[in-house]
Amino acid sequence: MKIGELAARTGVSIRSLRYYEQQGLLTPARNENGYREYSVLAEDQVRTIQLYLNLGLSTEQIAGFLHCVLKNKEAFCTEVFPIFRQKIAEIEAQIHQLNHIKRNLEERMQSILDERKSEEAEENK
Amino acid sequence: MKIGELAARTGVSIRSLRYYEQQGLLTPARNENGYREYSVLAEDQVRTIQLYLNLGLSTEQIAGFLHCVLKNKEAFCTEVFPIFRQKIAEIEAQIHQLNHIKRNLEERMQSILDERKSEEAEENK
DNA sequence: CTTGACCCTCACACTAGTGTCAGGGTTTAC
DNA sequence: GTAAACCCTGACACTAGTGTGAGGGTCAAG
Repeated sequence: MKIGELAARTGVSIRSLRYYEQQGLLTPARNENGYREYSVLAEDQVRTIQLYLNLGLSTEQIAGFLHCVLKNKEAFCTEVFPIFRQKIAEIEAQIHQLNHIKRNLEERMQSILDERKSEEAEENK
Repeated sequence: MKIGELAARTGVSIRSLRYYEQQGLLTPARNENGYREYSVLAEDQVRTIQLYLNLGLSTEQIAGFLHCVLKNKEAFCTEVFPIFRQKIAEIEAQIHQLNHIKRNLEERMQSILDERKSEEAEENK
């Protein structure tokens, strides 16, 4: 199938399909006229790519194990586990950082409220 | 004082000081030779800018209330409170999203472990 | 044989703050 | 008078995936 059909089937933009190819995630054949020709397997492949992108992995990371998970069960690919572990660690660090900022913001908001309250008290004296 | 001294005093790079000026956060005078000349107040001003940047606010948001908080107590500036509230909401949304991804990753890791365990059981049969 | 719907490559834009370099002027101290 | 240490502006790079547009080829239906 051609790129437009694959885009329609998967919901992924043509632009993104070409980008995935550039990143080594897809390797369609080429027709004589230069058009990309995708096998039926490509549809699954694109969905798999999307799945991992939605888990926050980069195209580079996905490229590292995509061949394996397409051929075998995910559990069989030893590359996957440490990447998941690392990603979780990154996410936890980000959440930690965000919580830190959030607490600071909440403290400041509370200070503002307290300040205003005492202003009012001052006025009503 | 000149820009190098302000950078040394505050720990903020010269590049950043010039960027803050471009964003309307700092407005140093100019000497006859074109050099920026900062008042002593600029040091506090830069620290205040850094404080809000570290809370995750953009230079544009900071520009919206910086004049006020430099002149008054933060609690007096009505622009600040809704920005804090909005920022907290954004952070909560991000945390939510990150937790969602994290749960997916953890589930997948667990599946992998389960899968491997049953493989082993298969082998030891 | 033309129109419209495809396809191709190349390249810039976007976020937002910072680093870094080029090319050039000023000032200070030796 | 020259070298070192400042300062200036302007511009590109970075992240990472996607949108968008230019300029142009291909193909099928009318």
